[in-house]
Amino acid sequence: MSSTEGTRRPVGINDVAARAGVSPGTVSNVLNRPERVAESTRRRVERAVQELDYVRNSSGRSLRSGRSDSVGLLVLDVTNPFFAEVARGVEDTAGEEGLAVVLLNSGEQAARQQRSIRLLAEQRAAGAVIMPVDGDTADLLWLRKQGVPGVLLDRGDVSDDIACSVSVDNHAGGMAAGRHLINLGHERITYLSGPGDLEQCRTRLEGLRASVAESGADPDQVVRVIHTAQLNAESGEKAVEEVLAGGPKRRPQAVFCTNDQLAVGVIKGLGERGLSAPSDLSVVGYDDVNLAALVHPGLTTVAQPKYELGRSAMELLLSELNDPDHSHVRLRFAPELTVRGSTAAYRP
Amino acid sequence: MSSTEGTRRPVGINDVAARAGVSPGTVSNVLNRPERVAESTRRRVERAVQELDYVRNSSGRSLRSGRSDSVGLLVLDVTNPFFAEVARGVEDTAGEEGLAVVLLNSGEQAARQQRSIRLLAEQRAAGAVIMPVDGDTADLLWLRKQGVPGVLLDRGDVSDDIACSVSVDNHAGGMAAGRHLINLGHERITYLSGPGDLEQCRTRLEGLRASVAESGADPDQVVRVIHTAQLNAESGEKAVEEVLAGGPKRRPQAVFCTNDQLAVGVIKGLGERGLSAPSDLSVVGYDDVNLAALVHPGLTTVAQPKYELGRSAMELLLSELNDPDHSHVRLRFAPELTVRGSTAAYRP
DNA sequence: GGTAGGTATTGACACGTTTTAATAAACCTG
DNA sequence: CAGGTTTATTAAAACGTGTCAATACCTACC
Repeated sequence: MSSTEGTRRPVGINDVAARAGVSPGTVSNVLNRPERVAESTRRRVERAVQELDYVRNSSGRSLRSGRSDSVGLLVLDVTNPFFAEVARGVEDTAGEEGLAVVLLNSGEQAARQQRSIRLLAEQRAAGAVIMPVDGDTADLLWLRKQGVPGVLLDRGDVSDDIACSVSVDNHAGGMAAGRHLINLGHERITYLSGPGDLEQCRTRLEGLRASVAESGADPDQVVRVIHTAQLNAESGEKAVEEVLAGGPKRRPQAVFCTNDQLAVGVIKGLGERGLSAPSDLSVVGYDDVNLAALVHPGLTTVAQPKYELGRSAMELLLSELNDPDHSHVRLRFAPELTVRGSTAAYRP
Repeated sequence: MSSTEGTRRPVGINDVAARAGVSPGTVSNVLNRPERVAESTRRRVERAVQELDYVRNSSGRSLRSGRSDSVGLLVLDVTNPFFAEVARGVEDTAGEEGLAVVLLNSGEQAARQQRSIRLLAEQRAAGAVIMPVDGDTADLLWLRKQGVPGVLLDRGDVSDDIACSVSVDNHAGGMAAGRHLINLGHERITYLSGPGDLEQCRTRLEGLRASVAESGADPDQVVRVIHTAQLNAESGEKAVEEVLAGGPKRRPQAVFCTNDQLAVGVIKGLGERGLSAPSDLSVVGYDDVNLAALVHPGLTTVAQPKYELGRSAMELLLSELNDPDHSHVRLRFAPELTVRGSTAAYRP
């Protein structure tokens, strides 16, 4: 007659203790430091755990310890395949340590970022992997003051006495793309940047300009910059209008987009106007998301180690959590140019 | 001189109370039911909160209430743009209620799903949105027994006395694709299914076969099924080999893929063999992810309301959380065929 | 047989919050 | 102004866990 009850009060460590005929403290020991407890009692406790289907309460646990067993992951937008891949890296690594990942989207809005940061503080998250909306590190510092260490994602420009960071060398990426285009003989290059001025976009542009200067040409003559509203294909498609403005004579010979989605949008936009890559215009993207290999023509792009980015960000966070006297490290990956069909030599 | 300390003990509700000269209970009231406390004291407390930069501790809160302020989202793979979009819908909606979303990937592995479910139980999550790996509802029921209600995502076949569910009519989707192909005159159709037998894939196939039967033809003659290892483009590309087996005579005239990624992979695979869609073979996808509109030719596909799926799953969960006498509802969306360039009339 | 030394277990408290029942104060009403 | 009613505040008791000093038990050694 006792099994008919719909919802019964949840079983706690005390119930297990009672069942096994030991004190709650011993049960806690079995769970957390099994070596301290004698074999026989341990088995007795483990059996009680099984029989009662006990599941431990992490609220209690983290109230006591002052630290929860989840970490935050704050990205600009999960929908962007770049972040999705990063997220998987973070989640896999966290999962191996039994940590849960709390996913937060900032949507590139500072206000939403702040809300998310606050949420993590309230949760007393063990730590956070953060891709900040802008260069303002106030939020990050505040969070750290609340006892939640953070690892910066894709922000190599921040001083490393603030936090660990994992990034990919954007300057090198920009240069790689630039050299490739210059070698192909292009002399007028448009750089399609994202909204506002994300540091990543700016640094890639600098890399591009550096590669132009290196070749002996004047960056101001060669490179033109256009900003788009968002980092998606639609924005790229729309931007084509502006890219082509000035007529066939002044039109660029190549477009370097700060993101694969933009690049794919550009290719589509060209098609709608009867033009195509690479015959009329070379197009280069950035990230090497899945999509890049699948469109026609295949997208020449600067590949970033996305999954590894997420994985190592999480690993850095873990090392900071475990190592008491930890000093921040700045980890920087090298990007790699992947040449596909969307770029070709310039034929006047 | 007090500001020099590196890490100070975190400020709690008691510190705020002391500072404001009231009892902790009153502070709690100010935070949770401001109307119960007199204007003057409320302001005093609010000031103390500001001055001390108090941030509430959700461990304590949820220990007391027995319920945390986060919800789980368990998907097969965030990397899949379909899920990413769903995730955004869930996260937006949860965020509006101040709930955090814990992201869990099962990777289609039952063991990982079980681990994730356990994690949610330990967290005493307020609820969960779950896309189960298979038809086994044991995990889900167990979670509910632990006091964590779940909403099923994309599983319309489960009895609604178990949980609410949100899905898209897969049978209708399969039929829509089938009718389209039949109207175009195709008489040999290959269905590219996912790994194992996911219910979604199976039901879409049934829809396809139903549309064939409806036209007066024999489904067994017209439809052939091939299973792929994964639901990604690479698998689609590889499957082309098998699709084309049997030579030009016996080769299908159309391929209906259970997923856009597969479809895009197929188109690519065809290209590598000197064939192309739709002139040699019509290709239909499923989901209408971003990608579908961007490849060349544009992919004809069955569109699902992804964001809305996530949003309404979360809304259903919220209504279950707030409404004490709640009865489960089964919400089913209608898919919509989006015709693009990858399908065309059959020309013998 | 007594004692030192070790091991296994316990009991009690602390973590930060919410809630409930009780108290104090103010306010009506006849 | 007594008695009743509302309003504002408080004190204390949970919630489930981890920790730590203290105790009980055992063994081995002199």
